Amino acid sequence: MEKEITIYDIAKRLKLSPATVSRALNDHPAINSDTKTLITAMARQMGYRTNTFASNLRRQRTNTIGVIVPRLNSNFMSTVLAGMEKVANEASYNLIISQSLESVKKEIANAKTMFNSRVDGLLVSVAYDTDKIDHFEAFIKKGIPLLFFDRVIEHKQCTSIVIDNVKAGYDAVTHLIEQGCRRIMHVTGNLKRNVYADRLAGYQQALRQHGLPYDESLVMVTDLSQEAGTEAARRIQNMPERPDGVFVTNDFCAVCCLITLKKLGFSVPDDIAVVGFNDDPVSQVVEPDLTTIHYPGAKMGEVAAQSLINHLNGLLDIQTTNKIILHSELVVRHSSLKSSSY
Amino acid sequence: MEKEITIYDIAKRLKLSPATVSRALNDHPAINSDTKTLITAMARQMGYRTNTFASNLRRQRTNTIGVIVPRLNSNFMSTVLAGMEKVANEASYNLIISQSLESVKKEIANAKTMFNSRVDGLLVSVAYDTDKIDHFEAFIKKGIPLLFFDRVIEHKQCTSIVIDNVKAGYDAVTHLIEQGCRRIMHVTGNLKRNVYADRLAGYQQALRQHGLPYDESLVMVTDLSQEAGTEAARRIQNMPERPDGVFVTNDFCAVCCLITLKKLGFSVPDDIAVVGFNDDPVSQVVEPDLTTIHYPGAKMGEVAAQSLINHLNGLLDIQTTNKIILHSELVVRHSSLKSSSY
DNA sequence: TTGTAAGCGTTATCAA
DNA sequence: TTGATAACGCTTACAA
Repeated sequence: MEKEITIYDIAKRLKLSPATVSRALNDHPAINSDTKTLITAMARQMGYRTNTFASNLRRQRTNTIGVIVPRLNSNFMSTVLAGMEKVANEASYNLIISQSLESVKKEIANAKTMFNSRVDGLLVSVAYDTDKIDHFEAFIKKGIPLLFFDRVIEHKQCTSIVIDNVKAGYDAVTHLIEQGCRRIMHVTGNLKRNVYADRLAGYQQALRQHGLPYDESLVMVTDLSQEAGTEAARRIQNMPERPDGVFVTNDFCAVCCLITLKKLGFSVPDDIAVVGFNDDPVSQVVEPDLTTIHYPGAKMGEVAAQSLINHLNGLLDIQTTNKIILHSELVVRHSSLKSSSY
Repeated sequence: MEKEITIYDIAKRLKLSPATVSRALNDHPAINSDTKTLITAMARQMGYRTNTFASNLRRQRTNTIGVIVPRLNSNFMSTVLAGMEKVANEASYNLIISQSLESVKKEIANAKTMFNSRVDGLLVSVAYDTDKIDHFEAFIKKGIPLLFFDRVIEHKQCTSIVIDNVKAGYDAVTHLIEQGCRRIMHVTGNLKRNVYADRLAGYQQALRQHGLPYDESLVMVTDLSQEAGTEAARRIQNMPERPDGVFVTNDFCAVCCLITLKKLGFSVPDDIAVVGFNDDPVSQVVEPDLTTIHYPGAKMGEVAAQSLINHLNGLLDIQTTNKIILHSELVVRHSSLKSSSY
C-alpha cells in the first residue's frame, strides 16, 4: 500500500507549481506544450492517478449519471443499460445503477441515494405503480437534469424518450385484423403507465378504424409475468365467445400464453393468432415464432445517455426538448399468419 | 438552485461546532443523545444532504464497488447484477458497472477507469480471451480487494466465486449416458475460461467413468452464440457417425441447436437428446423443454457483493478465502428424456 | 505562461 | 461530551 501521488508531488519534482500541473493534466490551453509533455510524462512515471473526489468537491460535479430502473434482469432493460453504459463510458461518465423492483417505496429510496450521491443527471424508468413524482422534485428544484425513458411521466421540465406506443399498438392490432381476426383480446399492464395506456389507445384506434366494436371484457390488465400469460390462455379457453387473436404487450408473457394455448388444444395461429411486444430473443425460439413489435432497446439507452451528456456538456438544452420518439416496427412471424404454410 | 446546506450552517444555527454536528450525524458514541436528536432534526429541517465527496476525500474511501462484466445484456449476467445491486444497496454501497464487450482491450480500459474512480473493491467476470491479469495488478498492489466470479482467474490474492463446473458437466453428461446416449457431442466456449475448461473436464470424466471413449472431434469450441447453435446442428447432420446426445454449455445456444435439429428432421430427444446450461427462462419455452443445469445467478451476485462488503467492513478477510463454490443442479426436462411420453 | 492562495465540506486528532 | 484546527487533493481567481 504505497503512498498516493498527488499533483504536489509532481510539482515538487519538476519545480513547478501544483496549479501548473493541474492545468497541464487537464489540457488547459494556456500552458506551454513542452511543460505539458514534461508533466504528463512525469505523472505517468510516478504512477499518478487523479483524485476524483478532490476534483468533484472542488468542481461541484461528479461525472456520474444515476439510472433507476424497475428491474435489471429483463432482456429489454439489460439491453437498454448496455446501450447507456456504452455511451457513458465513451464520454467518461460513470453509471450508478439501481433497481426499484417495481416498488415506489424503493424507487423513492433510490432517488434519495442518487440525490445524495450527487449524480450530475438522472435517467429513470418508473416502477409499476408510481404515480407521483415528488421524489424527483429535489432534482428538478436543483436543476439536475432528469430524463425519463420507456415508462415515462410527463413533466414540463423533463425530457421523455419513448417509442410511439400508440402507433405500435395500432400496428399490431391492424395486422391482426388484416389477418382476419375479428375478436381481439388485449393482455397488458398497469394502465397508469404510458406504455400500456398508449398501446391500449392504439388497440382501440385500430378497432375503431376497422369498424370493430371495443369490448372492455377483452382487455386484461396483468403484471405481464409468465404466469399472467398462462392465466390469460386459461381465461381464453373459458370464454363463451372466444377471441381469434390476442395482443400481449410483453413477449415473455405472450410466449407463455401461446404455449399454454397450444397445450389446451388451440392451434396457433389458426384458432387464435398471437402478437407480442419487444422482440425479445425468446420470440424467435417459440413455435410458431412470435410476431412482435421490435423495440429499439439499445438505441433507447444510447439516446438517453447521449442526450443527458450533451445537456451536461452544454451542447444541447434538454429542457427545450420535451420528447424524443424512437422508431419501432412490427415484425411479422408465424404466430399471426393465419394462412401460413408453416 | 438554492445553496447547499453544510454542517457549518447547522452548527451556526445551533451554536455548536461543526465537529459535533459531524459526529451526531454519524452516530458517534461520545455524543449527548439530546444533542444528537437536536442536530438530526435541524439537519432534516434545513434540507441538509451529506457531501459524499468531502467525506470520501477525507476518509479515503468511496463506498463504491466496481463491477466489470463481459456483457450486461444476457439473462444470466443481468440476474447476477440484480443480486449484487440488492446487497450493495442494502449496505449503502453504490455500484459502478461497466462491460468489456468480451474484449480484453476494453476490459483493460475499464479496469483503469475503476482504478481512477477509486472503487473500494472490484468484482470481475473476465472477457472471452483475457489471459493475463496485469491490468488488475494495480488493485492488488494497492490492497484493493479483487473478487472474480463465474469466469474467474486463479490468483493467490483473490477470491473466486464459482459453481462446481466440473461436477455440473459431469452431471449433465452422466444424465445423457443414463438416458442411453453413447456418442455425445459437446458444444462449448473458449477453453481458456475456467467455466468451459471445467465443464469439458466433467464431460470427459463422465465418459471415462462409464467406459465410453473420448473423441476429440465431438468437442466443438464456439462463441456460444445463437448462430453457433444453428451451426452445430448443421454439423451434426453432416457427420458420418451422428451423435445421439449433445451437451451445450449455454441455453440459448442449445435452444437454437435444438430448433435447427428439429427443422432438419431430427426428433428430439429420440434421435438426439439435448442438454443446456444456465436454466435461462428460454429453456422452459422451447419444445421439448430443455434439460439444463440450474445456475444460481442471483445468489452468485449476492454472495460476491456480500463477501466483498464484509471484507471492506473488516468482518471477514477475503484474502484467506480462496474460493467460494455455490450449489448448482441438473434440471431434467423433456429434451433429454429418451423414453419420454412427451 | 506560470505562481499564489483560498477554498470545496468533511473528519480525525488533540485539547479542553 | 464538545471544540479548535489541520488536513484530504484539487481547481481557479487573481496576480505576476
